[in-house]
Amino acid sequence: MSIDKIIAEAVSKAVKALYDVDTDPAQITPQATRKEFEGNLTVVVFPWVKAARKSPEAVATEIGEWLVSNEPAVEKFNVVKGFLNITIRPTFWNSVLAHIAETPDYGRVAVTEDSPLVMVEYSSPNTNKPLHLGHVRNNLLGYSLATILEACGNKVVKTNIVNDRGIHICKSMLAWQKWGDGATPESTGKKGDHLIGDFYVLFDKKYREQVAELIEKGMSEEEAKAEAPLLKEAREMLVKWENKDPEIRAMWEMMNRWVYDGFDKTYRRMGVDFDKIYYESDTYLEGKEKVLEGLEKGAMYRKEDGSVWADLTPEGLDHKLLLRADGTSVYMTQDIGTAKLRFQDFPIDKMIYVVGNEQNYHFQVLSILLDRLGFKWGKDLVHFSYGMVELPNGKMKSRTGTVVDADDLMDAMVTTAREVSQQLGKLDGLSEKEQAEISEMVGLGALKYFLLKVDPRKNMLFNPEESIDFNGNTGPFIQYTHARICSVLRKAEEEGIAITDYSDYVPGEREIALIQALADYPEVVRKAGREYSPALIANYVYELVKCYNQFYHDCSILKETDPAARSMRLTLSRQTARVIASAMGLLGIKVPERM
RNA sequence: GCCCUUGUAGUUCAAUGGAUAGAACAAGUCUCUCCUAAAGAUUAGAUAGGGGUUCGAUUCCCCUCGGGGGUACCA
Repeated sequence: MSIDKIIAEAVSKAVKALYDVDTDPAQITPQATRKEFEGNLTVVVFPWVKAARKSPEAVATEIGEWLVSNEPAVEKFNVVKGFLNITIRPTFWNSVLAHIAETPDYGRVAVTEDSPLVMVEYSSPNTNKPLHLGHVRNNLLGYSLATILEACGNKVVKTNIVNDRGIHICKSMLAWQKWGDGATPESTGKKGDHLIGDFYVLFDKKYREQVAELIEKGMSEEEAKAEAPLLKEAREMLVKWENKDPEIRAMWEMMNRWVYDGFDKTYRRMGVDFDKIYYESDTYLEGKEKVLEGLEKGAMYRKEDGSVWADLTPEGLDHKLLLRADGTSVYMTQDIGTAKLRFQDFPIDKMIYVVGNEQNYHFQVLSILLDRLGFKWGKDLVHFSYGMVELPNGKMKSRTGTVVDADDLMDAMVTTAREVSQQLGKLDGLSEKEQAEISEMVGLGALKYFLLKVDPRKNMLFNPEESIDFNGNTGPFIQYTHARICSVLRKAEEEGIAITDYSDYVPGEREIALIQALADYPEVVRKAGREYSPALIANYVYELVKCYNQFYHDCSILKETDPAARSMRLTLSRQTARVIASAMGLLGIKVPERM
């Protein structure tokens, strides 16, 4: 049992004994005592002041006295206003550390047959352009969230819905057909997703030229945009695609394969993966069926022009279009279709969509519609709504060319990591393979940590030149600490230092603070799962690492001559490294053994 | 207009309603004959404004002023 729980239960008993008040121990959350006061844990006693009919100081003192006489873990206490500062018996911390060391999968809850099944959808790329910084945040959040939920004892299925059809794909295809001259990834040496993205940009360029011409001839802007021949051609292509025209379908399949090959490389390097991928070309027709089913059941209605709508005014929203008059699907319809297929494939208990906050309204509506259509998890679906990544000059826009490409970004990070490492001489004497591996870990670690340490719901600023650092609250700082611990442990092994009994050792301030931080880990993981926040893990591991560095600075480990102290510090180091690796693993960040 | 969201040091970020609002970067000053100085120590610097609830408010409620997003046939 954790020390927090021991204290919470003891306080609960104390309050019952002293004031005959029933308090759920879960409601009592001792916090780490501020460093300017003496003590390890602090309990706020204001909640019982009324029932006790005494001053906060008196209540705190009475509870403190009760604890010292009745709870063996408590050594002493002091009171500051309504704050009861509790000092744990120093040797008790040794047993806390030993317990951590003996716990397999420390911090994780085992997944069993009865565990709920959570499906996490993330990434959701379009097949007409490569992944950019926004996708990077999405991918890292989605992957990390899935990993955290698994650590919290859920069965997790990671999924991706690829938007592989629609007018935007036709634009790339048309541009390739017109001006591509048979270009392939092989012939150009370009990654497939970048090649297709280039044609999408080319289409847009030519299209705007046409629009400008038409405006010059006297058309209004709106009219020109709709009447441009290129757009009409793209629309025709979409109709052909929907009619399964063999030539168009063959081109579509070929070009999509190029894109998927490119995506796969990006995903692999980023370290994210999926258990099941859905394609909108498979799901968009399913949605239509489901909507028509809902129409029969009276959950939707049809307008005179033949379009199908849902009336959401009972829920305080508007009317929502689900099928156009010509019978074609809209975005919402496709999400319903995807939900249908997913539910056929998996016994989903909870569905989490990792999608940007610009779609809050969409998911509010989707939740209502899925519920109406009989999906048991529809009502409680989670829209993991994350904020946008902004650049110093504003929002990312593919049209203005202010997009940060995912592949370029990873390249730049790894290159910088290697340069910095070389300047510091950290890579001296290592093989080229090791140098490359470490640079990859450090560069991506910096990027991932930077994006994950921020509260996911908030918009964040990314400055390519200045944002990424390797000092301070960064991934490499944490990785470095891990590497340093590994170095100590290696040397201990080389010197044949054995771990002996340390239960009677009296740990110092630094050591206690570190054990306390390690003891917090399981609760942090659970909280991160409850609140869907990888940032909590990031902030925790940073605090832990700072704590370790202070300990490392003040306490000798290998040079310590007292075997009990040395054993305790080595164990402490080993467990810290273990928790760092585990916590960083929940963020999808690897930690090196040397750097 | 309406709806959602956000406002904390020069900058980027923290803070289940709890103590004197924490870090990092940038600026200044210390510490490597010592287990990896990508480190540690230290100085200066912030809750947009106004009300309310509370023993206690960055946190909850209301108003004002700024960001960002959405708003029915784009995804």
